[in-house]
Amino acid sequence: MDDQPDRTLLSDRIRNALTDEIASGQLAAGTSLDEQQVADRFGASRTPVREALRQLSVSGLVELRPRRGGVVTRLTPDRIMDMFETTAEVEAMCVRLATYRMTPLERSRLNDLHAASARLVEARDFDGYDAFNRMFHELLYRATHNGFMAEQALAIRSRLDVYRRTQLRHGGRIAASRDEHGLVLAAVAEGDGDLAGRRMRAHMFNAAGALGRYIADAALG
Amino acid sequence: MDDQPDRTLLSDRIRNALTDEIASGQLAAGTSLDEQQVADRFGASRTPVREALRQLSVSGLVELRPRRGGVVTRLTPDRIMDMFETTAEVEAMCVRLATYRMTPLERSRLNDLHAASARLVEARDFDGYDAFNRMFHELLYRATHNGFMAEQALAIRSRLDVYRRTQLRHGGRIAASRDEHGLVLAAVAEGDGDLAGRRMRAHMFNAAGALGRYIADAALG
DNA sequence: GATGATTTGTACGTATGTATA
DNA sequence: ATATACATACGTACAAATCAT
Repeated sequence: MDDQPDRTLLSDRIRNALTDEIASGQLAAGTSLDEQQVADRFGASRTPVREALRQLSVSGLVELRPRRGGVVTRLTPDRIMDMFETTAEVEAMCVRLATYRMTPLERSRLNDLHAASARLVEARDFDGYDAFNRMFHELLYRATHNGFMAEQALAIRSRLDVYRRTQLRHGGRIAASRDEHGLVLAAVAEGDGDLAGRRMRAHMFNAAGALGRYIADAALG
Repeated sequence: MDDQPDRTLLSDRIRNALTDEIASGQLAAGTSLDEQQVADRFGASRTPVREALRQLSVSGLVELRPRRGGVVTRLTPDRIMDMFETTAEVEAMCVRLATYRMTPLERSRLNDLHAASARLVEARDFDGYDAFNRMFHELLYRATHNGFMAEQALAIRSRLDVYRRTQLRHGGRIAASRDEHGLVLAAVAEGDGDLAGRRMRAHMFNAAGALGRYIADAALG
C-alpha cells in the first residue's frame, strides 16, 4: 500500500536529481543539457525540465544562454579558488558567532561528534569521515542561531562538494583534518570566537592546499 | 526606427521587472502572484511567468508552494534581523579582505567618492546619498578581488534594499553614516583590515538600529 | 462535506533563432 | 554564403488539484 503517485512537482524532482548529479560529478562540468534529452531521461515533457534548468541557473549550477541551451557550469580555477576562499571566510564568520551563541547542549553535541570521529580516522573510513565532516560543519552553521546565515553558508559550501569529495582521500588529510577540528573546538571551549575563526580559516585553507593540483585539473578537464 | 523586437527573453524581462517591484516595495510582502494575472500584466502567456517565478523562488524573493501558487516572501522580523546581521558580517569580511588587496587606484577612487559625498550630506540629498552609499559598498565588494564573494555580498545586500530605502531619511543618519564611512576608510588607509572590518560591522549595526521599529512594522504589515 | 469554479502542473505545437553542411 | 536541420521560446490545451460556496 501507500502507492500514492508522487505528490512532489516533476520540475522539483528533476531539479533535485540534476543538482545531485552535478554536485556529485556524475554530470561533469561542461556537459550540455539538451532539454528533450533530459526530458526523455525523466520520462517527462520539456516544460518541467525548462523550469528546473531555470532554477539551476539561478543557483549557478547551470549556465543558460538564451536560445542556445544550457551547460553544466564550467568553473575556472580562479573562480573555484574564489569560491573556496569565500567558503573559508564564511565558515570562520560562522564559527566565531557560534562560539558566542551556542548552547551548552550544542557544544556538547559537537564535542561528542568530534570524539566519535577518532574511530573513523583510525579505521581510515573515508566515507564515514566525509559524512561526519559534513555534520560537524552544518552543526556549526546552525549554532550561529542565525537561520539565514546558516542557509547561505550551506548553499555556498554545497557547490564545492564535487571538489571536496576526493580531497580527504589524499595524503594524511583525514587525520590532520580531525586535529584541526580539535583546535577549533578548543578555542570554542575557551569562548574565544576570533581564535576559533582564525583556526577554522586555517583549517579550510589546509584543505584547499590538499586539493592542490586536483582543483586545477578538474576545472580544466 | 530601431523597432527590432526585444532580443532578451520574456521570462528574463518579467523576472527583472518583478525583482525591481519587490525590492522597491511596489509589490508588498505577502502579495499573492496569480500566474494569469501577472501574465496579463506583461501581455504574455503563463509559461514565461512560471519560469520567472521559479527563478525568483530560488533567490528567495518569492515563496512557491506546490499547486498553491506564489506570494512575495513575507519576512518575519527575526528573519530580517538574521539577514541584516549576515549582511553586516559579510560586509565586514569584505572590507577586511579589501583592505589587504585593493589597488592604490581603488583606494583613491574610494576616497574620492567619500570626499564627494560631503556635498550630498550638506544638501540633505537623500536620493543622491543613497546612490553614493550603494556605490561605496559595491566598490568595496569588488576591491576584495574575489568575484564570487562580491556577487554573494551584493545578492544578500540587495534583498534588504526594501528595508534600507527609507532608513537614511530618518534621524541624523545620513551625516552619521558618512562619518562612519570615514572611520572605515581611515582603518583601510592604515592597512588595518581587522579594524576596518569591526568599524564596518558597527556601521551596519548603527544603520540597523536606525531602522529600529521600522523593520518590525514593515515585516508585520 | 460535497460540488463547482479557479488555478496550477504538464504536455504539446509552432515560430523563430542558432548551428551546420 | 545559403540552405537545411535542429533546439529553444512562447503560446495553447487539458488534466488535476485547490479553493470557495
